[in-house]
Amino acid sequence: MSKHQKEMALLKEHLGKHQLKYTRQRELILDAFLKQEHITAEELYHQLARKDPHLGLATIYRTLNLFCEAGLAQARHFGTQTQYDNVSHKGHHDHLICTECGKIVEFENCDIERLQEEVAARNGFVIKTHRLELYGLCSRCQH
Amino acid sequence: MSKHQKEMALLKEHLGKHQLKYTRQRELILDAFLKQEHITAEELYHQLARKDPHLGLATIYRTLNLFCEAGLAQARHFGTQTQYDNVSHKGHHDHLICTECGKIVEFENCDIERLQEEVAARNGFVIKTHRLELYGLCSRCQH
DNA sequence: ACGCTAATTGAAATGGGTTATCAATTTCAA
DNA sequence: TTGAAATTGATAACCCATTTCAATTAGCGT
Repeated sequence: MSKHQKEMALLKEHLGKHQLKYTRQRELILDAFLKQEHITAEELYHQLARKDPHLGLATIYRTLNLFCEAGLAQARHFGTQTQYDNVSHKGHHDHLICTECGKIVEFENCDIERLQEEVAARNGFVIKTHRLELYGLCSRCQH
Repeated sequence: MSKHQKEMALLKEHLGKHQLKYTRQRELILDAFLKQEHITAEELYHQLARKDPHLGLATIYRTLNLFCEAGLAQARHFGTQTQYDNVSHKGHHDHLICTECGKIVEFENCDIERLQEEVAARNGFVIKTHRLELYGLCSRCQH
């Protein structure tokens, strides 16, 4: 019995509406996907290789894109790869990055998020996710 | 005589520091690049094809990456392509991005920037630049 | 101005991530 | 259970970007 009842129901609802089918692979991928905050197709592929060595990479990509259409995931392009964010996992954090030593500090700021919503509303947008990165020098690298 | 004295000086400073050379191609690409807010390598390639049909795409990519290292440009991955933002054009410009149709709205918000400074200070950082992207649906794509 | 060395270039090959193709398999409604 | 339609896995194709490499060019010292 799965621990992800709500998400599985959402997926099945989407499948039903679009004449799509509920398969063993989609269940496997959903369970693995929901355990993380965000993941790439390749990472998921390697994780699942132990459970089912015959599960193809193409199926992972197809299924992750399906999750995006169903509203369970959101694609985010980062570097050369695509990160698939787990929408049900709300703990979003932004990053402070030191351009000198590479140190990364995670933070969360409600006030910033509220202002983001205001900016979006002013432009008729509805925000699904965001990305905020502050680049600079950490205390040790300011010499 | 170029209209982009400041940026050209910045580039030459970077070149000097790294034993790189100032070439006709780099000057051509810089002039064209600075005329836009953001552009892809392919677009720049086609724009410049008229001025110099022999200018290779690889050179465009190499030069845009050079601009990023020199602080004149900033790479931003959207969809399958990379957008190169003109940093000098508007200091910091942030983006509202529609994940459905790709529409991009640029904005600036002093309050957000101030809060960013506060977060940075609290963590001992001095910010040099930042990147803020809000992903969602524009008014037309919300149904 | 000349020559030398190292950086740069253009063209093409290569690379990495993602999507399309297609025959075989599986789902699910009738 | 049966059959039409969707899905799968393997692989080829794609696209954007980077690397390779021989030929060219910049820029220093002379």
